Amino acid sequence: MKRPGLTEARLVQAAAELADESGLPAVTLSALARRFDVRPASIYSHLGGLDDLLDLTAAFALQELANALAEALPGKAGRGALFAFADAHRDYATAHPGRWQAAQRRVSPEAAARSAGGVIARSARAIMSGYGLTPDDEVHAVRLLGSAINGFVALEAGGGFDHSVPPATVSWTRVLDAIDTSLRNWPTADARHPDRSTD
Amino acid sequence: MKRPGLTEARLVQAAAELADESGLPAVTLSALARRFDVRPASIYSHLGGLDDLLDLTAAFALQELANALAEALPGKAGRGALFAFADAHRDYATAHPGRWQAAQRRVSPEAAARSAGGVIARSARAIMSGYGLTPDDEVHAVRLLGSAINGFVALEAGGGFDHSVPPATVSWTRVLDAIDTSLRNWPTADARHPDRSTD
DNA sequence: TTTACAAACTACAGCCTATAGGCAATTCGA
DNA sequence: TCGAATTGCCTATAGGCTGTAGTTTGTAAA
Repeated sequence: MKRPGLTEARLVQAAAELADESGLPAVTLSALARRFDVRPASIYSHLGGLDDLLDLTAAFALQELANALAEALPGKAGRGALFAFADAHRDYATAHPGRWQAAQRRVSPEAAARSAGGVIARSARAIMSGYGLTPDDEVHAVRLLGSAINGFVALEAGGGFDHSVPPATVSWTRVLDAIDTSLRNWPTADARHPDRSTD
Repeated sequence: MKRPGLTEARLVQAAAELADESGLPAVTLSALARRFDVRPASIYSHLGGLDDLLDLTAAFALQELANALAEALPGKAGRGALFAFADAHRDYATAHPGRWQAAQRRVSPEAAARSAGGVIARSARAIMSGYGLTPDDEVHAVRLLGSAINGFVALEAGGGFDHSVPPATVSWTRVLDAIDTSLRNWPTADARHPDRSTD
């Protein structure tokens, strides 16, 4: 009787593929066991359980995304870097919807620090440094960018843009342009709402 | 033997409360049955099943949010309306995290048209009309605002801002200010990247 | 009071996670 | 090289979930 040769890495890889093919909720230990032609209980020799698997899958996806950024960003700054950063995210979410969903998983602070999330955050911060903001404003700007990217991708994937024209891709560019504009004209804390006439 | 008196409305209300107390995944027909001291099968007399319950809960939450907007928006325009719209969303998500989660549920186009989602979208559109954009650009701007709000709220709820300073609330105001700025300086399609020096 | 509908019930099937304990394939030490 | 320890995968089982079928019982209308 042959051994199927389960390992944590192969299980996580298979979970990522399964998530992309059938959605994150389809990632179950039972489905994974079927894929390896093994009994569900066998998986517990390699993983702590379903939660553990999903944590590992999230970390795996974040690492892949960080790798994509490492390819896309070098040599770029300012608007070019902004677009490359955002496009890398959206492209990854489009190519790997299940992994993207997995990466949204809330994870413990320690796990977050260990994961590639920190690398990604630092990339975003580095992009902002090209816009001449104060350190505090860089944080806010990173959060603006992160919010817009995550929100846009989530709404697009959820079909939120399907019933209005134009298609989402057109808006994507315009949204990033708008963010670029706001970064170039960043409102300082003490000089907000330059025109109260529309309040 | 008394009848518990289940109705669709009471079940949806209870599901919303359960979601806020224990998270959306805790919303199960079994948990709901326990809450009404009834057998799980009894619920099928009033609902089509779990999917149906979650759809109804999403619609319920969207309606509550639309009501909050109807209270918050009248008499406001421009930056004031922008902040009121965004704050209503974030306040609702904070006060009712489970319902907010439920409202993120992907829903059929017909259900979306029937739900309060359309009302909310029209509110956003109306706010944009105060910024003097072209109709096309209004759509893009609505999508920017929606993405930023959804993304920020999701990241905040997921703890994404917990391990950097300053606290999320500070960034919230600055992010909205930045969006207001970009709406006042909206980049036209043919006059983008006015300063290529940072590309 | 009888009847009939509707709201609950019991019973069950199927899928999921997870634990306990057993057997066998591989690996390691002598 | 051979026996023993380890580890990978097994069976068995418990318990939670959704959903269906068929049955009883409350209640309101005839």
